[in-house]
Amino acid sequence: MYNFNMCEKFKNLKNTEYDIALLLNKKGILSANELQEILKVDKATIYRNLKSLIKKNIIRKVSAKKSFYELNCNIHNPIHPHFECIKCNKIYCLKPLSAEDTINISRYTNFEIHSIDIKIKGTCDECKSMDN
Amino acid sequence: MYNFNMCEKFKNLKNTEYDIALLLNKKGILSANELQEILKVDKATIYRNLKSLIKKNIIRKVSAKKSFYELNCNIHNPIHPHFECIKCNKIYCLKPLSAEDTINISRYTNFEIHSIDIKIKGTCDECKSMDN
DNA sequence: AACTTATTTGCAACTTAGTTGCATTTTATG
DNA sequence: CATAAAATGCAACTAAGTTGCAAATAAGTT
Repeated sequence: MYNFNMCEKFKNLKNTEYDIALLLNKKGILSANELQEILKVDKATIYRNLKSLIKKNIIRKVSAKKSFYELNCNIHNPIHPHFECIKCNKIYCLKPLSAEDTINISRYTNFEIHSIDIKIKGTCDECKSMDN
Repeated sequence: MYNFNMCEKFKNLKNTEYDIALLLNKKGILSANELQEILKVDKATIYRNLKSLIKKNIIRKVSAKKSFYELNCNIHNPIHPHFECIKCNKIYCLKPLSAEDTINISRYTNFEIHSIDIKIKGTCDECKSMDN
């Protein structure tokens, strides 16, 4: 996956922050609960560190049926749309938005843009094959 | 705004469902709390009816810092992206996605698509003018 | 109209995500 | 080593949303 060690931003992280970043790097996208189950620390610690990482611009939150978190790292992990399965609620990361599409979408507002979140909802192949 | 009466779907709605649809038609987009404050019914009633309206495909949920709900009615209110202000958390409805952009975005997945949610985050003019 | 059945509602209790205050532990610094 | 700063755990809390159940409304039948 992405080359975690190349990311300068992680150098100054400590303890839980670093563990979270490491896990998100390995797994791609996780919920606060999943992080807590793996790291076995208090949920307050998880949420405090998630908030801090978001503030430092190292991770971003993906709002779906529940919230997920993923790295916001570098060219190895640029902003990308997500697919949310309406059957199993699983989140799939899609390939990054092209420059053209990014520009096109950004034209829908004149406000100052900070980020563009695209979520495609539908049924994933796995769930579709289970239908009758 | 949209011509509410033209929408066949609303004919069979009753009580709270109808009130909610009417309000969303008038106000555009509202949270569950805002609906409850205006309609003065129990929140269980609000959520049950919101769920039912979503199932009937009459409204859709817009997930932001908190959830909002808007009509999913007809050609007068096609699917459109939203702008979420990261300062005041207000939601602005943007002009509908063009057919071209819809097709372009839909190409990012091969899964069966049900809907496309685009949320642009940033700072709205009102909040920007309050900055120093 | 009277009776029965189905639908809608309010209420209270609950779940789950996320937050906050505070005391304790851990880490950093002189 | 002593002290200050930062990170953690714990418990209590908030806010959104859900659920079971009993009471109230509405709809259907004779």
